[in-house]
Amino acid sequence: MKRKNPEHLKVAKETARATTKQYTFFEDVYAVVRQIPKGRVTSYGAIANYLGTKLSARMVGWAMNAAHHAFPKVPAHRVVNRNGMLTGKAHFATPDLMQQLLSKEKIKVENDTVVNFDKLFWDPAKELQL
DNA sequence: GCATTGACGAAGG
DNA sequence: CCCTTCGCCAATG
Repeated sequence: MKRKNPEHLKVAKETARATTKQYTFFEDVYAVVRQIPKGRVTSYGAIANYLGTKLSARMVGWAMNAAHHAFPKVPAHRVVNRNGMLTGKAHFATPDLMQQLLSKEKIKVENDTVVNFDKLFWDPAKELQL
């Protein structure tokens, strides 16, 4: 991925898309992720399901990719795959950052997987009850 | 404009 | 039970 242009330009580009209502998907994902309670986690599929596109969990991941330069900060570290595995950790500033952030929220991580994932799991479709 | 690629997930072998 | 394939859809080459 060649970042020939400043990242903020890319941000503006994607923000423009969302603003023009062409793609609200990204913003929706951010909105949901930002509502994840501290110390809880959710999965890409759960978010996708909440947004009504449960068959497109991959897009959630893609949105997260763009979430890096989103504002306010998106707690992407609280989003893992359905196994509770920190598959996205490689996309953070440092591979350890994701686990570090989770640890600060009392979330135990062993072997790149969230411990007690079932208990910590936060399903927006249920918890948010929309 | 077609082919490839995902921070996923479910299904099939 | 491990591994492969397929679907999903936007982005990128």
